Formats: sequence, C-alpha cells, structure tokens
Amino acid sequence: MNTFAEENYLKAIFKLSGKQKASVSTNAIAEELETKASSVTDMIKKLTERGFVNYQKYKGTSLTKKGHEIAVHIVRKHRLWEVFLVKKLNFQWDEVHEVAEQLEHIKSSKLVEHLDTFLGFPLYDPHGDPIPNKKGEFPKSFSAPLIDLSKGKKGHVVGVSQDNPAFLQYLDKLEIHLGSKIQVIEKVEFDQSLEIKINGKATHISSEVAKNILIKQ
Amino acid sequence: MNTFAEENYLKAIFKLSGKQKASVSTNAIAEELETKASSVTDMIKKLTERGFVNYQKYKGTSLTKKGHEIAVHIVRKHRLWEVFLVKKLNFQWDEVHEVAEQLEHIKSSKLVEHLDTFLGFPLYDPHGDPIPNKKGEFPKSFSAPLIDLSKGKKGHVVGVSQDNPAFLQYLDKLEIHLGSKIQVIEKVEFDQSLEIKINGKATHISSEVAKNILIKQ
DNA sequence: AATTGTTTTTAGTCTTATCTAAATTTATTT
DNA sequence: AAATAAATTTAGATAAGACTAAAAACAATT
Repeated sequence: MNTFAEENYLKAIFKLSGKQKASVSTNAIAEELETKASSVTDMIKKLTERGFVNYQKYKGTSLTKKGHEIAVHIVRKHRLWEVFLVKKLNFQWDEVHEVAEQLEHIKSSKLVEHLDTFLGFPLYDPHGDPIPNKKGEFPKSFSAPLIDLSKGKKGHVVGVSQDNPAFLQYLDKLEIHLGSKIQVIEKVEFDQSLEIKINGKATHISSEVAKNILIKQ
Repeated sequence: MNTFAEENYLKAIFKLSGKQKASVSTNAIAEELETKASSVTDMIKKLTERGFVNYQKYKGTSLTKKGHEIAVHIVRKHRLWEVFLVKKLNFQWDEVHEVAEQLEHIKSSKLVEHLDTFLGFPLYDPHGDPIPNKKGEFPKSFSAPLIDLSKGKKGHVVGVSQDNPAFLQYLDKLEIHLGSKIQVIEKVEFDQSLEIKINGKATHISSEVAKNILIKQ
C-alpha cells in the first residue's frame, strides 16, 4: 500500500505532466506541493525504487505506467467524492476540494466502485473536470455551445458557430481564442448572460455571444 | 489538529474505560491497538502534554473531558460512516469496519453534520451500537423484545416477560442471563426463529423464546 | 521481609518525511 | 569560453511513531 505522501506526489506529477506524460522538473513539483526541492528529490528516489516514476538526475521525472495508473485512480476518487459532496451532501462546488483531498486517500476498491454506482456513474465533477472510469479511461469530450455549460463547469474553446468579423473582433478584445480556458462562474437568469473566467480573468458576456462559442470539457 | 495515531489511542482508551471513564492499563491499550507497551507509554506522554489524558506513572490512564470529547466524536464519525456504507452503498454489515476505520479520521465538521442529515439522524449503527449526537450524547436506550431486534443489531438482556420456571431453566441452559450480550445473526423468515450470538457463542432460539427476552440496545 | 514474577518505563534505534545549508550540475550571459 | 545565475542534489538534522532490550516499580508468594 502507498502512503498519503507518495500518492500526493504521484498526483502532482500527473497534474503537471499533462496528457503527454511529459517530464516534470523538481522545482515544479516542489511548488505544486508547497514543499522544498530537496524533499522532492528524496521522495522521487523512493518512487523510482518502487517503480512509479522514471527519473534521471537533473533531467526531471515522468510517471511510469504503474505510477500513471495510481495517479489516475486517485484523481478518480477525488472527483467522485466531490460529486458526492455536492450532489448528496449539498456542499457548494467551491468548498469541496479540501475534504476531497482527504477522502481520495481512503483505500477500498469496493468503496470507490459502489460510490460510483450510487452516484450514477458521473462523467464530470462539480468543477467540470472529467472523471476517469474504473479502467482509468477519461470520458470522450464533446463540444457544445458555451451557453449550455452549467454553473461551475469549465472547458476550452474549440470553435465558433459564426464568422461575422465584428463577432470575432469582439472575442479578440475579450481575449477569447481557440484553446482559451473558460469557466462559468455565474448564470444570470434574467437575460441568460454569463459571468465567466477566461484564463483566470473574470468577464461578463451576453447570451448571444455565449451561444456562438463552442466549448469542449 | 490531531494525527491518526493520536485519535486511535483516544478511541482505544475510550473503548476500554467504558462509561465510568475508568483508568486503563498500559498493557490493555497496547493489546487493543496491537502495539507494544513501550510505544503506548511514549504516546501517553504526548497525549498528557496535549491535555487529552490524565496519567501517572505506573497508575494507568484516563481521558480528560477534552480527550473524551474527541474520542466520542470519532466514534460518532465511525458509526455514521458505517450507516452510510450499509444503507447507501449496499455494503454488508460485517464488511464495513475496516473502511470506517479510515473514514473516521476525515476532518471536516461540515462533512459529519451533512452526512448525519443525509442519513436521517440514525441512532444506531449497523452493528446495533449507539451513535452519539453532535453534542456527544448517546441515545437513551429502551428495552424491547429480542424478536424485534433487526438482523445484525446487538444489545444486552435486561429482563424477561415470563417467569415460568421451565422457560427460565431453558435460558439458563443457553447461558442467557441478565446482562448477557446478544447479537442477532440471522432471522429465519419461515418460523421467525433466530440465530444469535450470546457472549460470542452462536445458538439458535425459537420465536416463542425470543418474544419473552427483553433487550436494551 | 525477602524473593519471584508481572507490569511499566527508560534508553537507544529505526523509518518516513520533512527541513536547512552546502555542494554540484546545468543554463544563461557576457 | 569563462563567469554568473539558476536548478538540483547531497549531507546532516529533526520530529513522529514505532521497536527491542534493559532497568525500575509494583504485586504476589513464600
């Protein structure tokens, strides 16, 4: 069995390396985990011995197949618990993270699978992040108009459904481009307009605009 | 915040000292936690410094008010999670303990209270053990005929509703006395008879007998 | 009261995961 | 290419929680 610390390191490396399983620097891991580079070096050595990461001195760290599997499994648990907290226990979507950080380390495969069933096999967590299935596969993402994203969800821009120059110029002004990360902060019922975050910055857009931006989760 | 180890020690002392908050021996704690007496002495010193136990060399350990509160709160979490696992995730009542041992250490008062609400404020866990409320108060127990106990629940004998000598002699033969701990293992639908455990030993009794034994949970 | 046996404590080690400070390697400038 | 800067690793220390072996205290017997 793995310790909490080991699992947190694997999760951090997973998060930093992205889908390409890129090599991650020692400092990046230290920053992600709010610890010191020397501590990271120590732990990386241990994870190397256990066969969870590939590591070469001064050259960075990447996950092995085994390490990747563990990391994805922890992400799965984290996100399922977040769904549970919001859907069943009425937590707000922005107050679940800390608790899920603890719950993700509970060891019981029966627990995870029964929880998944209980929740109806959700594909996304309350923040809009995809939940891998039992095998570690992430849901195929699909594109949809931004207006259809629910509150809290996030995705990135994959296209527009209008090529009117005035529209495109307006997007440009808002710094909305292909690949931009967008999160829905608030949906104004009155006029269907949206408060969103684009690459971390908050803005407001009309429903007309939101209808014509295509998002993938 | 308290560590898992500290919490497990407090829980063990609570379990061993009973309601009278009696003093507990170092060896007893060591046996309960499957560790060594020397490790217990070390930890007891730490818990003394933190104000969770009263301790005098060679004289045993008892919980302070503060330590008692923490222990009861952990018991509360443990038992609520057991209810969740059985009622919501369809675990069998005899396979929840290990997982609840982990879940009881999750720190979030909001989580506990929302879980309690979600479960409908249960008074007993799937093993029949009482669940303390938010304030740490255990439910007032009430007596009922053994036949009314549901599968898995346990309680102790507080009386009989018949004083026919043949009946009492039969109870004696079964080693059922005032104070005996009884747990319902199986309820046979066909004839309403019960499989039970008395002080750890398994037996079978008819519904006629079960109707006349009074149990308090 | 002295001896034996049991329980508890102390002293000294070990492992895990962290840290600081110093040394080393790699990257960037001049 | 040498010098400087940044990133990374090593060395040595610390705290938590466990262990073994030995010492001390308490309990039970003769």
